[in-house]
Amino acid sequence: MKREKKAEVFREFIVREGLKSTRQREIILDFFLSSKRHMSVEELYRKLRARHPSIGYATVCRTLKLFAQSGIAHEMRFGDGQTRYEHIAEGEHHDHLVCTGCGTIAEFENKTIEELQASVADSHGFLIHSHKLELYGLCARCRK
Amino acid sequence: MKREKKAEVFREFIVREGLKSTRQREIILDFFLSSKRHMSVEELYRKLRARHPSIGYATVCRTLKLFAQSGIAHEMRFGDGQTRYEHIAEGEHHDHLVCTGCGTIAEFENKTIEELQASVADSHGFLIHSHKLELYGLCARCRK
DNA sequence: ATGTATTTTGATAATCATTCTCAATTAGGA
DNA sequence: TCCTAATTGAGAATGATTATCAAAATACAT
Repeated sequence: MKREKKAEVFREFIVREGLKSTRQREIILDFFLSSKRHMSVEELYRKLRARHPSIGYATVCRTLKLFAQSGIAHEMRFGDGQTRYEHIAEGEHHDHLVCTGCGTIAEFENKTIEELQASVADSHGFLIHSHKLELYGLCARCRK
Repeated sequence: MKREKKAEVFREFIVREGLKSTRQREIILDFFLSSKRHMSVEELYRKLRARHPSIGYATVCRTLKLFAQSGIAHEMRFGDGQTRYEHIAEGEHHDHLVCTGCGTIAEFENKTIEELQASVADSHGFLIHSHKLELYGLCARCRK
């Protein structure tokens, strides 16, 4: 259900913006939505290449950017030089636990932290648009 | 006091690591510690260039990295492609409010948020090494 | 279905901050 | 002072992303 919904949202975005629905965009959308949540451009490109060797890297980059614009994906940079995208439904938000050992990314959500963030922003007169919270360390497996 | 202490920490680091104290490193250290907290490599380089035109960009990059390694500075990337460094004393930590309008960076600290982060990490079996919390939005001035 | 204006694509070049290379210079201990 | 290893500056290299542009594909009106 979720997945088809996201595809729908993207297709509506395409129409609304006067863009065109193309074979490549559909293929990338399909791969993206059926992949694990956190994919780097490079990873997705390699995966795609196996089945669709003619799709160019630039197209993958462009299309992922469109996903972000349409609201079905979120662009992330963890500081390793790679841009990652995760697919999210509107309104969803979560933060990340990044393992510096194996690169695993876990997600979490904490309502109280979000509230505290809002109040911090408030006390500084800031109008928050988005936030990023990342915890770096070793996951349970890498600690051993 | 703070400033001389940081310089001292860096000089000790240089000795401890078997590195050498050079004219360039002292100059950059001096500029860095007397600058505003959040400086991009480019900004610092330009500032430096006015008085010391012979110092190369690569040297500034390398030296700032050393500051980070020595513990007197912290490397930050806010996603605009620029690497920034802020000088910090050991143990100090704070998070950032980044204005997407004018680029101003404000700092804050919130003990409760830190505690909640620790408990989140704990419940996932993570051993936290560091964290990054950034709130993006419009500052009081840009809201108007 | 066909034409047409517009968008999209793929390949390649360009970008841009940072890092690397390397010969020349410099620091610091013997 | 001498010697060895580290450091420097200039320019080349890197690497992910973005821009360019001719060719191909799409949407829509005819």
